[in-house]
Amino acid sequence: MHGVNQMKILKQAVKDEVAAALAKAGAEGDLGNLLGPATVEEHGDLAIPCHSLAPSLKRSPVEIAESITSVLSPSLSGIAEVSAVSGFVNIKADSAWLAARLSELLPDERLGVLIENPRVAAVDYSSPNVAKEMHVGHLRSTVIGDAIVRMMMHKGHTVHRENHVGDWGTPFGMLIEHLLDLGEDNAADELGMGDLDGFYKQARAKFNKDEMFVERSRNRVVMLQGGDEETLRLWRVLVDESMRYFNEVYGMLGVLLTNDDIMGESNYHHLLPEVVSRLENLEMLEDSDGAKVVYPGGWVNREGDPLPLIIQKADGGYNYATTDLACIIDRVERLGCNDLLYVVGAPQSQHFKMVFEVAKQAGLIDGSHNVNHIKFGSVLDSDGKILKSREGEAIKLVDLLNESVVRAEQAIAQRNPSINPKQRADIARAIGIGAVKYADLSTERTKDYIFDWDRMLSFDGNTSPYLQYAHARICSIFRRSDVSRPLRDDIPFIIEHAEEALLARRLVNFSAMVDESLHTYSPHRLCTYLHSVASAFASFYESCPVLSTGDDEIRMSRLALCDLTARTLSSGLTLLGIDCPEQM
RNA sequence: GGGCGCGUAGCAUAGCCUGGAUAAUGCACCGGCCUCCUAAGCCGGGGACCGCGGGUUCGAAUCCUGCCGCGUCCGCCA
Repeated sequence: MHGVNQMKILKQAVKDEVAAALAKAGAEGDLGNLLGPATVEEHGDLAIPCHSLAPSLKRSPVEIAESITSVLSPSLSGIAEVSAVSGFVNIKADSAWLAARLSELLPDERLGVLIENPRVAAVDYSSPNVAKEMHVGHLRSTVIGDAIVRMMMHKGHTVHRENHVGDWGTPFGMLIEHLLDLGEDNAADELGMGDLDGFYKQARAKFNKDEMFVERSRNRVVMLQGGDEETLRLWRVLVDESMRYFNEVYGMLGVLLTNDDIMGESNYHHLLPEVVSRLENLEMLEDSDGAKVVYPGGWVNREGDPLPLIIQKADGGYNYATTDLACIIDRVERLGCNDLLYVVGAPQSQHFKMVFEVAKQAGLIDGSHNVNHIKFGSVLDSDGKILKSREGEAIKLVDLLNESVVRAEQAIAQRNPSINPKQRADIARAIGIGAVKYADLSTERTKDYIFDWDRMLSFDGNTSPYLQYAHARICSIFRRSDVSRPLRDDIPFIIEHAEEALLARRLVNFSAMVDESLHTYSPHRLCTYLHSVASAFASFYESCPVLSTGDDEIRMSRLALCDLTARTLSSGLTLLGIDCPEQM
């Protein structure tokens, strides 16, 4: 399978010999990418297609492949088997080499994953709005962002989690006035109980029909921005109660975000005039009906006129582009970030492109900074529409998570009735939450994906329950064995059966797949890989008895394979932010 | 109108960056496998003109280009 079996370590191990064999065959020029993953797994792990060499060597691809094979085959003895098939040289790792790699992984807590040159990164994700409900849109940002953070940290980077909470702006006049109308204690109770939607809607409803209320709201915004102490205190009540609720959701989801990671819009308030003055000094600002704007160039509106980024409105207020630029200043100059990552929905693509362009033009960032909008698609229902509740409203994230846990619990009760209620609840949480997160992480993030309970909670296919089940089965084997984990470091691997070999070649790829998943900011690649491991394990499990094998050495070798498989699955799931119970 | 993205079996998705052999996986469908470590599983089978047309190439799902369809964004909301 292309993608999960790239065998980068094998490539590393054979590349010099391959280059020598190619040279001996007379091939010249840039041959660096000729050696690649085999596309047909039965043929081998790596392949050299020889067709492009035919013109210069004036021989047929079949002949070339055969002559390369005759040179390569002896020189790769003990590493891989080499064969020529219809113009391809196929290279297949042999059992001894695989066994040697597994022996290296067995004592390695990191399973081959290396520490990289450390970078400093800010990952901007989750970003709910104060006094507004969290919905499925926040789910993707939170879950994908968290997985990327975990992978980066595991690779040794310094990561600033930046929860860019919407805690500032004109709606807060209205929200504070509504807070006063309700009475502080009542309002705090309501917010604290998680009824954020109700609170916001009541405020919005009054704002839409009550002129006095509109007037009060406007005045309140002015007081808020002017730093009036009592207003700020009330504002803080809204923020604190909302955050208390958000933290509950984060706890439920099992993400890393805490109060320490909150960097709401209000935190950048002091930098907004700074943004304006810097752009002004660079003479980048232009006047547009009294507003200060910058034209990054390259974008036009409906009429074909250049599209500006609005930095300061005619009334003196600031826009979100200004805050985003202020963030860049803060993250680059205060935090010293090399990586600025924004896990935000794809619809904001143009906005970020424009902001990044302006930041570059203003010298806020340069070529040394990796600035990346990690965009993601929408969550759709089975009709291909944006997922909404029956009433046509955004679905509350908590409701969705609760339903998933309930569904998981029902499935467990049905299939494993003997398990005690406390354990069942814990396992249900791991499975239910894991299923939602995995469903989100396992599809290519830039595409929309269709939300489907039955599929994500299925124990078949590319789902977290399937991976968790494979892990639980292995734990069960160890419970029945007289061997305790961690295992001895020096257990020899015996790779004889095809199922053992397939599992081995998957396990050996773990670190390369983690790297690839991170470097493309694509958690789904790690998911696809983990599924291939679990699937290879399931085949192994069927055809290679572990505990009931007569031969002690084979038994230990298979236990070690089980151990590596379990550790690979649990490490991989941990990197994705998903729990991995020992029983199901 | 312009920008960006998407289009792969009945359904849902990988593969596209970095071109290679018979396009992979799961669901659904058909047929097998539990006196044996969790059958929540495994093995086998049928099912795809990779949206359509050009181009580049020895070779295109993959790169380029035109078209069609869908989504999304396009100046004072974030």
